[in-house]
Amino acid sequence: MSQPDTKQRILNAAEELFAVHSFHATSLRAITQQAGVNLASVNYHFGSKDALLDAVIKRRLEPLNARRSELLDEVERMAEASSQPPEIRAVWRAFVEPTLLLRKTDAGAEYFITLVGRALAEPHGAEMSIFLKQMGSLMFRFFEMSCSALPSIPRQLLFWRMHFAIGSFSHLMRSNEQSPLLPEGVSNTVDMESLIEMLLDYTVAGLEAPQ
Amino acid sequence: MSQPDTKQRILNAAEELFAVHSFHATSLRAITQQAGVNLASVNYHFGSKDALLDAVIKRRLEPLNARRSELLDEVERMAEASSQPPEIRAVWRAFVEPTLLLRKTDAGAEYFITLVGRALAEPHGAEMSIFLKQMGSLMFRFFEMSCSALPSIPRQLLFWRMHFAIGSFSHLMRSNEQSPLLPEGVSNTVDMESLIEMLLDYTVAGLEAPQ
DNA sequence: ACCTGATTAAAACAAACGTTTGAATAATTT
DNA sequence: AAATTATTCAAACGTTTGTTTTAATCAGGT
Repeated sequence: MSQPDTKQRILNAAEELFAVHSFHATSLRAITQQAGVNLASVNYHFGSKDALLDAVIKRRLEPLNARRSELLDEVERMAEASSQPPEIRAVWRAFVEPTLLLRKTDAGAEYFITLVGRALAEPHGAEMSIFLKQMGSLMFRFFEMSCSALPSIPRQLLFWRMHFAIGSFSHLMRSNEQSPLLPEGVSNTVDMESLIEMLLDYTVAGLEAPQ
Repeated sequence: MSQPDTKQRILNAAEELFAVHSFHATSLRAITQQAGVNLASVNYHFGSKDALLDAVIKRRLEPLNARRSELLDEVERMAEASSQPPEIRAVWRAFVEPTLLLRKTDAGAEYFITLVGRALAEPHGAEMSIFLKQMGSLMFRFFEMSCSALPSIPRQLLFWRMHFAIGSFSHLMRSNEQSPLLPEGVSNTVDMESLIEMLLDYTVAGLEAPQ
């Protein structure tokens, strides 16, 4: 390969532009220009624009889901060892923490998180269908473990509460340092660790709320 | 006017298509075809595609915000009458209930709610900038009243918790009867009134969560 | 019936889109 | 060193985009 990382440069540029401007509003010309590669190289290396989106999501979602699955295994093991239902905070943390901590690994990861958050917000978008395909059954396992963790909450009610929780989570995934509405006396910069705890406090309280 | 409702027919078609396929993915040809009007009539009546989006949002958001403002007035009046801080559930209800009940008025309103929910999810999208312009200072008033309602929660923490709450709310606004992920033994159809109470239970518990 | 302004209609505009082509260049293999 | 494969490049493909133009059609006032 003359330019040894053409594919990676395309993936990086696409990741950023898809996250900032959405899939539809991003042209292949904008991607290849930012990547410093030829226009035709996207179709050469990936086949199509849709296949490029698939590759962008797969590159980071596959290891992320592997990590989440590991953590859920661990939560399950601890629950069985103590003959107790799994801890709802631990279940939710297994899903939330690897995702939000990924943002700090590099700049591209932050774009990826925004992109996935965007996918979760558009049920019929191109991002969503590709995202769901790659999520496989992990979402269902997540739901079932939450049901086990909160046996006193009816299944139907918990479904909606998890819907609300995913709304909060995905909203946080989409939000970057530039909030469109910042009230007086409020700063937007917080370290991610404490933000995760804030989200867990909020979410667990909501999931366990009295009926 | 030969066809007395060309503008309304365009607004209805645009409302639906913008909500389902997003602003960028919807062409003027698709809109005018669905509306049964000539392609050029959009630019004749509205000036541009952007101005059309503005009109679509304005048509329903203006009366909705007037109603929300009324309800916040009422909550404020009751708080002053009893010399107590405003009820957090009432504050939040003033924001949530008129919006979600609007869905049932007609099919177009449901599309509008989806469209606004989408706007809230894309901080840099065309929908968001137009939406914010029309929201004016209502969001800030909403935040300040929530601070008054929960004086024990630090302002900074409440900012993030309201961020989570708006995430839940907007996620519910976007979700229609077709959920992409429906676990076993769970139905997706619930009457809106009880869904509002579910959301309020969840949100108030999260906002008031122990720190 | 005639005129005036508002609206609709079909057609064309330039620009941007994703994709494909075929030749040129680089890398690897024989 | 020659042959072969992989990659890059500039150019063009046919569509589709938002917008504009010009003529036709409609309404209501005099």
